[in-house]
Amino acid sequence: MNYWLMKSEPDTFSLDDLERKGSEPWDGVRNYQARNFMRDDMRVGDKVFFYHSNCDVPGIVGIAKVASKPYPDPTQFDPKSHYFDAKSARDNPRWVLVDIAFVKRLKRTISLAELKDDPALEGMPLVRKGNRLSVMPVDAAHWKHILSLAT
DNA sequence: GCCAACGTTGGC
DNA sequence: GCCAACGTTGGC
Repeated sequence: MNYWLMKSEPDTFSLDDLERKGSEPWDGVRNYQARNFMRDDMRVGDKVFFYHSNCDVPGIVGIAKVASKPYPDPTQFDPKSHYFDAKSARDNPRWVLVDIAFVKRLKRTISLAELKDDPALEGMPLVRKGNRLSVMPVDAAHWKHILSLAT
């Protein structure tokens, strides 16, 4: 079992949206490192921290899980999509995604400020300066610690 | 293969 | 809205 953190802007797609829909193809990832995590390392059933970025209180708001194997992101082939990639070929897709399913909401938001201040989370990619990854792994120890903050 | 220019992310 | 950080692109 691997643990992950995935960022979403709540104005675009929030935890509420995920709860309403049940599950969602995590489309639009256009960063190779993030793609590689989804393509190479994610397994169905892996747990995911759902993180709200670019909002009043950025932080972890809920838990989701990986609900599919990786498959090509259909938006890369759609010329009308914001995520269209003219350089990606159908027989050799550049971008893949997984489906993400709602699990639960945390009792409270664990804000980025709190995560940054917590010595137990030192070294976590999320709190490193300049980090921009939208999909990243979470250590099992960090996962447990963050869960304990939320109860 | 270097690196300047450019675009994007995302906190503040 | 600003801007630091950083990935990508493209000229050479």
